[in-house]
Amino acid sequence: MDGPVTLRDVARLAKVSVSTASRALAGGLTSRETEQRIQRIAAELGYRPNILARGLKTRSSRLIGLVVHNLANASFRVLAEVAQARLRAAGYQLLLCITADDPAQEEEALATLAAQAAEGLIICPTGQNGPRLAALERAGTPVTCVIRRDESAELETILAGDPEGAYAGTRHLLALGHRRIGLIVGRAETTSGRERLSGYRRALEEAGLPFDAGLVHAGRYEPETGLAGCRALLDGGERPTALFVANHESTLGVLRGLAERGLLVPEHLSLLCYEDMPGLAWQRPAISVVDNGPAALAELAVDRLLLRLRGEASASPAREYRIGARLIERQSCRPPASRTPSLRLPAEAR
Amino acid sequence: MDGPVTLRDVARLAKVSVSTASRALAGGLTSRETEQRIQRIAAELGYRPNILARGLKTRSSRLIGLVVHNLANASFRVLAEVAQARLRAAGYQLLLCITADDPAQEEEALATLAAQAAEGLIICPTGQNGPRLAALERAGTPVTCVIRRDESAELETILAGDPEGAYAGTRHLLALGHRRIGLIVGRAETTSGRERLSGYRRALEEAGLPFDAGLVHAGRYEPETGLAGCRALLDGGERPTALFVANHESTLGVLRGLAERGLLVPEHLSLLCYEDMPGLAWQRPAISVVDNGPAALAELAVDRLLLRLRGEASASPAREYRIGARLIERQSCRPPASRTPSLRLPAEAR
DNA sequence: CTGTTAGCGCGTTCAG
DNA sequence: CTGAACGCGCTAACAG
Repeated sequence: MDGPVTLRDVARLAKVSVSTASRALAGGLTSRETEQRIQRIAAELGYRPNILARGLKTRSSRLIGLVVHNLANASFRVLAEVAQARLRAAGYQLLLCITADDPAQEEEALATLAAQAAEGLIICPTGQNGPRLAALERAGTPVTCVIRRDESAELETILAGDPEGAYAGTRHLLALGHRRIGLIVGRAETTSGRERLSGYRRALEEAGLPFDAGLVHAGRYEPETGLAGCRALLDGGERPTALFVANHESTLGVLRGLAERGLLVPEHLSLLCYEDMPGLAWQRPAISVVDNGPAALAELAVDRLLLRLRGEASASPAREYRIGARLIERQSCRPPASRTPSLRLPAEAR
Repeated sequence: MDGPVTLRDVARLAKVSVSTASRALAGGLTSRETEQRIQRIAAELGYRPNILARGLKTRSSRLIGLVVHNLANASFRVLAEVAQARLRAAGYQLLLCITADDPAQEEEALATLAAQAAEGLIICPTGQNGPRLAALERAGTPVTCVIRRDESAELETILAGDPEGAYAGTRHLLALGHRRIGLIVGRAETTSGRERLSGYRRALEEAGLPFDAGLVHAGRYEPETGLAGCRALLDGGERPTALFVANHESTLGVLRGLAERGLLVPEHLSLLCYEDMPGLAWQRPAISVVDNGPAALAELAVDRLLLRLRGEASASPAREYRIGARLIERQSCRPPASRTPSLRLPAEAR
């Protein structure tokens, strides 16, 4: 009736000491008989161990921090949903922190998480708080970075397969016969921006095509970048026959830019996007994408973190993992309208 | 060096007792001189109070639970983002729970939040755990329901202005001259489904138009509902001249359905949606919406919760709040193509 | 204004 | 196998 039921209540009702009750609920430390009896009583009373008290003792809060830039980006959203579900199943709770990619906010989040005694951390780092993250790791709080690498610290990191994803996407367009492929991509300061650009370049190179900086528009992660990219890439002289939108947030802006110009996909222009989101499959024509696999990324991040929380991971130095990207062909890509000869691609280079 | 620095460390270095250190850091309970000295020392040591220990004592965890169905819905997403930012500014952390609108998962979430000693709760309830929520409230944990009402308990609730939002939206279409307005809406089991339907009916009624159940398609919150709704409403005999999509998740399905049928918006059909999301403004033509104001809703929910956490709220019985909806006119609505006479609307009732 | 004492609820020694 | 005692780090009653 009055406040939550404590271990004492259970012990009193079972006529045992508190410590016996504690052991019984832990399991395997008392006689089978009393164990079952106490567990039954605890269940009847609706006993729930006070995690704060337990944590104070065992230095474990059952809290995991998730630090992301926002929830609008589909990858972050999926990351949050998957991590929440998986961690809950493992008996942990998710502490959500949003940084807007701002180092100051990130720092505050880290301080708070430390104060809350978070046991582990999944974070998409800004890159400016490497020392703090390293300190957490040293203090025994496993930190798993996702999506972006923090160059200033050696931390376990799960990255998307961006170099090969962008490579595969570009190659797909090349194989269809496109030779002028516009690229809208994130800034070079970010892991994904750099890596996607490099994949694009490598595919071009292998196909014996020159890299044309005029076909690349890099910008911040926002729809306006897509709109600006359309202007920059489509309103010039020799228009590309395909557009590879490798900056997820730009996608909406690109769709609008194409519509404004009356450009039909895929009749006038092929369109390939990076990072899947619900709208793209429902679009008509459905937009082909390079899926960076945020769910798989989240799964692995949680798996690795749990392993390390249980101390089961080998104490080897921090490793880096990659989640393979996957091309999802839908209806937005086809050979260019003009009779450009389809070019022969060399066999895929490792 | 070894583990986090505790209050004892600070006290030892300052040569005072632990409680003096505690008071000094709380502020105003010691001499100005020692207070500043101790605060300086604490800062130098990088002291961070252990929130678990403090919570064990004060029964406060600085944790607020946010329980939502998912993060894909734009309103939930905004709710999470705004609540996180506001609560953090107030010194609280957000514990994220996702229920998939499943009472069993909701119950587990509530149990866990209780065990974590969450101090307050913002929840979009399934409606099946009213007693549990009421118990929490009685036990001193303020609970604020959002978006949906839990009929089985008297709880503070912040709702969207759905009845008048749907009314205003329908009226907007009526004022343009539409007389056959298709409605795609959520199921009657949900607060929003019921209320939006009622607003639609009231607007029709006031305009002296008969309610035609054949113009209404109710379904689950998913894109497929929109697609099915298109089939049901557009492939029949007398096609509506406007579509009001008041089930947010259906929007993508409707857009696809329209595209599949080659229906141009607004030339062939006017389209009005409920709940804004980034894609709608970037769509071409930009889609008009009834904005239910999730950010304002979140702000109010947080404000109310904080007030009650501080015990500043009057102890009056639970009240219900409404966030006014707002019609955002963009480019997807215009008078019907045919020469239907624009009908005179009566002055707005009440 | 400060130090001492006493718990918060639990896990974990120690004896028995 | 069980009970009693102790302490995690902190705050809130008391005294002084």
